[in-house]
Amino acid sequence: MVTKRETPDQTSQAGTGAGGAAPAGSGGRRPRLLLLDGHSMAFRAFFALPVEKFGTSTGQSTNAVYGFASMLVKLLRDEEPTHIAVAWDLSGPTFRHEEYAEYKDGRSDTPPELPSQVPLTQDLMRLVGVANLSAPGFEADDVIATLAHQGGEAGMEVLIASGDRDAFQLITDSCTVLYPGKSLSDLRRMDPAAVEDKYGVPPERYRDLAALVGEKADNLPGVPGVGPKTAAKWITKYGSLDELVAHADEIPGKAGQNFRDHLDDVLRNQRLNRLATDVALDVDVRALGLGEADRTGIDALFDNLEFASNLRERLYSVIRLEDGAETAEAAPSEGFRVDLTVAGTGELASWITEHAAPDTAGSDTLTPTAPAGVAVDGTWGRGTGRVDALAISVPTGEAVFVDPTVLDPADTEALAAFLADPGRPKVVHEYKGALLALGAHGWTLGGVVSDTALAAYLVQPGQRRFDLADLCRRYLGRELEEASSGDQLTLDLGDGGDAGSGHQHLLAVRASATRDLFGVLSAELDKRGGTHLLHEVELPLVDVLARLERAGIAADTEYLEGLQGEFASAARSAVERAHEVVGHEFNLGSPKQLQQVLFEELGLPRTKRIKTGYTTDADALAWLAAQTDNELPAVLLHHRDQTKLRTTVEGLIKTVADDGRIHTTFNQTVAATGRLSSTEPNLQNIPVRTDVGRRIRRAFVVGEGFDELLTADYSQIELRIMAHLSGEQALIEAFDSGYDFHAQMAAQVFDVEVEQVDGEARSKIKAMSYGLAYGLSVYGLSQQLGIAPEEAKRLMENYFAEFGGVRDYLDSVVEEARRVGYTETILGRRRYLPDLTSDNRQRREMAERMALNAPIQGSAADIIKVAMLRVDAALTEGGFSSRVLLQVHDELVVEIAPGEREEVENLVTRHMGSAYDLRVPLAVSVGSGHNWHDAAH
DNA sequence: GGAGACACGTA
DNA sequence: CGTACGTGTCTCCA
Repeated sequence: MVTKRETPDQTSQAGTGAGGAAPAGSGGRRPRLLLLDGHSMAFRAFFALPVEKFGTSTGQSTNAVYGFASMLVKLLRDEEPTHIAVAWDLSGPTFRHEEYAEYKDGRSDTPPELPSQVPLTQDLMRLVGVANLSAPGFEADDVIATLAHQGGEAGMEVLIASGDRDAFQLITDSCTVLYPGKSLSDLRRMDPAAVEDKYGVPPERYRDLAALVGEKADNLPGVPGVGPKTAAKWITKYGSLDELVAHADEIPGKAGQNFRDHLDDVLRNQRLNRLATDVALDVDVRALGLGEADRTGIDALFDNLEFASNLRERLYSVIRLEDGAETAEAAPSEGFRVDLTVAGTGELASWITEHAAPDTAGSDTLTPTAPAGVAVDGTWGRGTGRVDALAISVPTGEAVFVDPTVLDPADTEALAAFLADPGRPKVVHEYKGALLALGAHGWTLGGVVSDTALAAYLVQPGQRRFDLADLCRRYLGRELEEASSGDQLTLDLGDGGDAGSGHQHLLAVRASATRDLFGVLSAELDKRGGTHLLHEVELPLVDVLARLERAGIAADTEYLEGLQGEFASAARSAVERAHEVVGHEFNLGSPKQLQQVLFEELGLPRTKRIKTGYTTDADALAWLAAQTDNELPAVLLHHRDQTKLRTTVEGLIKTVADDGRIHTTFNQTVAATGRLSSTEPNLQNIPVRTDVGRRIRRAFVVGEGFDELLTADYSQIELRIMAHLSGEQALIEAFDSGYDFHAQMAAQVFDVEVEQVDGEARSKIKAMSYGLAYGLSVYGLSQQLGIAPEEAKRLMENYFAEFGGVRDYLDSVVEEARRVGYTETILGRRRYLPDLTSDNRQRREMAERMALNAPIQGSAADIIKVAMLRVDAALTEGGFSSRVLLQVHDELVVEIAPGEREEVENLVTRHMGSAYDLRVPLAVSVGSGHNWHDAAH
């Protein structure tokens, strides 16, 4: 059975928040004046939206502008004012300060991200056609009071949007205050009845009440112990504050005494909270009609602020554009709208024929710029997955929900053909997951022109999350979940029931949202020069990574269990020994208890300070071991080593799949520099530096049907990139010479022959060279080498005396990044670093180090990604059975099929070495063996 | 049960 | 007071 339905436009369902009063109708002839208190509403907008979620890639916060704009849209739409203005405070003193110098003193600090948003908001108002008004010596409130007064006299209905309660005194039968509640969309209509209801006094007595109660935000103290309730009671009894003062002697009790004692304050408050209605303004209220909007200007501003097109469309639908044509109603295409077909048995094939034709002729075909959105519901990970359902959304807005269990053979065939067809362009969110899930059912996915997660990553690689809901919020200004949750299914689907059908709809919405995001993200990425990277590198890499994960790497479980036992027993002995030395039991795994034992019980010298006391890290323990005769630090170090190894091994054992292999997951959208990361388990941090640690690598073995493992890694790739990018001739020559690079460098710094360079000198220069790419400081270098800071400083000076081009390059990278807001790799991968202009030194310097490192680490990531693509393609084209299993940043691990070693070794070396043309050779070293350890070279 | 701190493995 | 990651453990808090 096939059922169609349509999701109602989400935004048009938004309530008016009118608090019981009817929203303003549109039929009235009477002119309606809307006055906004700029600062007060910007302040509210700021706190209504999380500042950390609204900002441009260059660090400009935008939450207040966004909130203000959406509030304006709502007001224009719901209230339909004929006249409008925004009043702003000026920075100078006002007549209230003349009367009371402490006015507004001690006001809680404005958040630092707000002030810069005020001029932006004013720009927006101007572009929209709304007058920005202010008057020297007066507050925005006074401007509003004056205009409200004039408007009233001109027979206008007046609306005031303000978060300042002083405005309540202006309320009359024809003047209403819209007072913000908890959220931005919640504006409460304060009319005379509402004021009376809330405060117990009519609006014209509100000033009296406020004078008694005081206003903390304005530094106007009232009568101690008198709140709104008491104040209202008094005012009601005597009729007004003036009468109350006249009868001050009669007020009983403590409150009465307080009133008499603070009479001056109260009278001052009353004078100060009176809003001026006679401010001289150079515009007449009748001239405040909504002006013509500057569409180009708004577009430019919104582009700069990186606002989603959604808000833009909403705004355009309620303002007057230059061509004079008022956009009548909000476009019904807003929100998520899907014409959903739930495919029953035997119905999918025809739907696909009808709606998802290949990119040939005809109008309803899919094209690379108007692809289908495909959403897969299921699970994936560890090299496999499962499809529970999928949905396809096509550019016409129609969508189909597919339950794979109800398909007949013709449906299955049509679906498989559609999914695999490179001629029917598709966009997917998390392409690799879809590949793994579909792959487990024998399906494949072709013609994927974009992955919205990858595109968003390339746009802003520093972001933490790229889930569909996040992207919808960020780039479309829509809530993904709400689109379905508020939507009740009314039609009988016959085969699912309500729970199932809500889910069907949600999946279709996801497919549709993916398509919408595709448009926005493609444009954004294009602007940032990342389109090439997406199409030529990241997107093709998805398929390669999916196959890496699917392949996994064979593990020798018995061997791992042997290691586990060994490490575990060594750790246990260390625990016993430690308890013996100390004289009582304690938890060696607890840094807290360790500190207690080391520094308090044993009174050992203090180490470096950390938040919770003194560090017990390996450096510190080694230092302690050298400082004292006490055996404990060494025992602890040994214990740490062994437990670390034990947990590493345990983690690996847990992840061995039924096929005897470990299938990691490579994440392509995590590392801000462009690297991959590996999880569950992390196979990119398997020990290699120590002999014991290296033994773990023996557990990664060649799989059945293959001959051996081959590892191929780039030698000093980051330093080579530094040589390339800096153009420093001395570095280039050192690499070209083909001799030991670090020894060459050391020879030059210390001015000796290469043969005379000793191990110590070489390792110092090696540390220096590598440290450079991380923004190493003199102090850091001295720490690492265990030398005096003076010596480290000398070393650095001598280094730069020889290789000044490197320093010039590093300086210029930071300078350029600060200017444009981002760094770039050799393939144009950008990293945005707004903190480069931070006032906070720590943040700024951190950003500077990131800026130094990002092009180097990121370019290395670019190169090995290209290499992976070429190696993979060459293996496929050459008909080899050998396959790449792992990538460890500068290394590839390949499983060699029988008889293919020599050819594959050649192929891998060649393609890795030529992945990118640097000014220095890209040296690759290879090795092979039965396991990962023995394959090292 | 989740968050944060600490510690430590890799490139 | 050196970049980029992921994981395990302990501890504290709800």
